[in-house]
Amino acid sequence: MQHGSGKFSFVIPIHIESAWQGTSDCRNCGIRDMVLFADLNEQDFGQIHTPIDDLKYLQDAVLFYEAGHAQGVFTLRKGLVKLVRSTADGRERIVRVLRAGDVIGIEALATSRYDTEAVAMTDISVCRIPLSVLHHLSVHSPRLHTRLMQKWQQALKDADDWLAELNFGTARQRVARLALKMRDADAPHMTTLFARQDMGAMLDLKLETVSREISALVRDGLLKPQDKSGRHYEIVDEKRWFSL
Amino acid sequence: MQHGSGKFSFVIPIHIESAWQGTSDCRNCGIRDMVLFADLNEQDFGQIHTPIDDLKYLQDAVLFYEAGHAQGVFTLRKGLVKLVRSTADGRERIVRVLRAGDVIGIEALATSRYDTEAVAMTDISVCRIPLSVLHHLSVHSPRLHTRLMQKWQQALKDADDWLAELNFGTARQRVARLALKMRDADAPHMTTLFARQDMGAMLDLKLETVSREISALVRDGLLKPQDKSGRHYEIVDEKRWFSL
DNA sequence: CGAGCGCTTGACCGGCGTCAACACCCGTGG
DNA sequence: CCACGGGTGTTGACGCCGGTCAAGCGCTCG
Repeated sequence: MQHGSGKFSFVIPIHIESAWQGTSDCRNCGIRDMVLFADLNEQDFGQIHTPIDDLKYLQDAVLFYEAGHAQGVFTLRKGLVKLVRSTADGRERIVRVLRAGDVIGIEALATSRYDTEAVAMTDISVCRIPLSVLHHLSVHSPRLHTRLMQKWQQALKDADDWLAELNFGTARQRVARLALKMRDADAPHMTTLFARQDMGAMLDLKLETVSREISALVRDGLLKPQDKSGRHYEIVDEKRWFSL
Repeated sequence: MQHGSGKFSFVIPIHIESAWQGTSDCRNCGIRDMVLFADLNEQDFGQIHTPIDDLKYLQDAVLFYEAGHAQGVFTLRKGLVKLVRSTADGRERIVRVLRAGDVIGIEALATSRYDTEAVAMTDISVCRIPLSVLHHLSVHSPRLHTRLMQKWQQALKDADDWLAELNFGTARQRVARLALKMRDADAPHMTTLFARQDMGAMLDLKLETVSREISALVRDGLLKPQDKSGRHYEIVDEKRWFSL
């Protein structure tokens, strides 16, 4: 944990894991076309009577816990969030990773409880939308209603993707598919990996196996490390990846 | 395949895989309290202008294909349906099994396309609800709207459950958890398993491994076969199951 | 400079995949 | 009636992939 463990004795008493950045100006949101409020019109915005908070969390901060009571739903503006479940035998399983534009804790809309734990994998920036706002708008704004359906569908598809793509086949195949899945949006031949332990929890592999397979991919000339952090790699000779 | 391969030269020309049973009388549906239309009132029903078909499919019939264009969404009234995805390397992965009351193909509401293939694991009975009906009612009936949210949430939770519970740990643990998950609703100490190949596609195991683990559970006195079909078992000494 | 953490690598072993033989059920046809 | 064949489930022998345990390396931070 490289953040979040400093000395707090001198800081103002905000919530320990998050920092309030102000009330969001959703109309001018930089990523508005990706998110829930994409299609809202002036009339829709007029119906929002509870402020939408703009929050920042540090890496490793917990947004909410499994089975926790929900205050609201989050929109991820920047960074990465992992959804974690603890299994019957106490180990941690990462069921999905969310990126900018994704909704965190959408399940709270139906039950007011979260079904997973959400943890920041990087420093992140989120909007917290109160449940009351979404309940109201989803009935009174067909625009939001349609967007919400799309977000549900996307979440479900992502969940099935993680199961069908990433948790199937040999260790080599799993690591390779994760590397491809985590390509940078703006530089498709680059990819950003995670801590080996986290990758293990995503792929159902031990961290040593993940490490070995990454090393093997590098040795085979399919991956080229960009630095010594073990996180940034270039994807080489893309054609050969399909035959894994 | 024990059904669906007979001689059809003499039957009436219905769709080969399904048999139309008439138009549903949703108000008097036997499982109405479990399904999408649970809370609809007389006014809501009055807004349904397209008939809801009541259909039966034989075992192994395909309700729809992955990426297929969607006519409607199904409610499962009776039987079991598996959702299947084909992986990059051509193998089949079962991502979930749906039971009575579940919605089949809910993703079509957002995209008019199905994200998985749906196959009947038993003879089944379903209602087909046209997309237009749901699009209309989800806006004009808050009752349906709420129910729909619950169905989305349930689907997402099921997806995460399959990933976190069933695709984690040793072969023994996976088979055991599947057996527990597939307990009969009305007789909790009984459970109904599937073809070994299907179980393998659910748990990411080879059918031989599944077979061996079931045999081991029987040998250890945790499972008792009820017949020679290999499908029906009694769950014995439930306390001991938790330490697997 | 040393402590601690994350990543890598090696040696060893066990669990699961592979390939194969066999039992059993059932429908078909001689 | 039994013979036959295909489909499904079980069991065995064997080998390899991935888990386990341990050592060592490089980075960051105190």
